[in-house]
Amino acid sequence: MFSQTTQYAIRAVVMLAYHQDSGPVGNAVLAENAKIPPSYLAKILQGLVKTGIVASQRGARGGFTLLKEANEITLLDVVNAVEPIPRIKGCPLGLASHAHALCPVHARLDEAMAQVEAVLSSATVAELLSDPDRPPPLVESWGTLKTLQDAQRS
Amino acid sequence: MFSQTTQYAIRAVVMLAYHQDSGPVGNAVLAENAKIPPSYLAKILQGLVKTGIVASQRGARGGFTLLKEANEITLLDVVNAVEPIPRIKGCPLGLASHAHALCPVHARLDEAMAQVEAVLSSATVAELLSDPDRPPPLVESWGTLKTLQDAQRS
DNA sequence: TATATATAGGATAAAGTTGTCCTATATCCA
DNA sequence: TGGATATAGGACAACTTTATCCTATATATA
Repeated sequence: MFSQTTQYAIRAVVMLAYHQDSGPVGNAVLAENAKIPPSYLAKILQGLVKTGIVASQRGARGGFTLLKEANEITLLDVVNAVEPIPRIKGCPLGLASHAHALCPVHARLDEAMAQVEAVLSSATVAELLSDPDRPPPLVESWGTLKTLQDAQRS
Repeated sequence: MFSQTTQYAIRAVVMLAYHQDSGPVGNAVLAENAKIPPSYLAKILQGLVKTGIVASQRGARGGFTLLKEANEITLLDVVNAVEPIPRIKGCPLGLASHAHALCPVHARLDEAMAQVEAVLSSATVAELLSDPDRPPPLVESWGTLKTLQDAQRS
C-alpha cells in the first residue's frame, strides 16, 4: 500500500529528526541506520530537498537536515512529498453525471483514502520519537546507531 | 493506492452484482460496461474464480456470476481476493525488540491500513447498488448499459 | 454429433518502479 | 589555494505490474 520509496522516505525523515540537534547527517550514515540502499536514498533525499522537507549541505561535514522542527512535520507531510495520497476528486471514469457527486463505489474508495490521510496527519514526527508506550522507532535502541566509520566499513 | 487491477476487480464485481438475476454475464459485455480491457479482465476474473468470489460457466450462453449474494460481499472481500491490504504484523525491519510491539512509526502505518479495511468492509455490494443519495455506480444510468451486440461492434 | 461460443492458461510485450553506477560540481577545512 | 568530502543528477539495469495475444479445452444448443 505504501510504496517502498515512501517507506524509505519516512524512515529517513524520522532518523533525521532524531539527529536534528547534532548537525547534518551524511547519506552513508543515514542509509546505514535507516536500512536503505545508499545509492537509492540519495535519490529520495534529492526529492525531499525539492519539496522543502529537508535541506542539504554540501562539502566536508555536510549532509542533510530537517528544514522544519520535528514537531511541525507529520507523516502525511512526508508521504505527500514523495507520493501523495490519491484522493478521488472527479469521476475516474469521466462520467458527466458523477462529476460533482461521486458514485457509492468511488465515494467509499475516497473515504478510505481520507482515513489514511487522517491517521498519517494525527501525530508529528516529534511525537513518534518520544512515545513512552512503545520501543524507539526503527532501531533496537538509540545506543546501537552506526557511526560514519561503521558505515564506511560495510 | 488501489492498483489498477484492484479497481478493475471492484468494477467487475459491482457490475456482476447488478446482473445477478439475469444469468451469466460474458467477458465481453462485462468489459464494455465496466470499462476494462477485455483481455485483461479475463485474467482478473480467473483470479476471482479461484478465490471463490465468482463462478464461471463455460459454453454458449456462459459467462460469470457471483458465487454469493450481493449483500454478503463487501468491497474488502473483493480487494483482499485480488491484492490483500498489507497489514503490518511483525517488524518489517526484523528488529527483535519490536517483534511483539510495533514501534510508533509502523504502528501508525498499520493503523492507516486498519482504517482502510474498516471503510471497505463497512458496506456490502448490495448497499452500493441501492444508495438513494448518490448516482448509480459506474454508469450514467442503468439504461445505458451495453448489450453483447454493442460490445461486439466496438 | 457438429458447431459456435465461452473460459483457461501460457507466452510475450509495454510501461512503470525500484535500484545501481558514474561523473560533475559545490564547499568546507587545512 | 588545494584536496578531501559531500551532494546533484543523468544514464542505465533489474524487477514488477499491467496488458495483449494466441491456442487449447469445455459445453450449451441446434
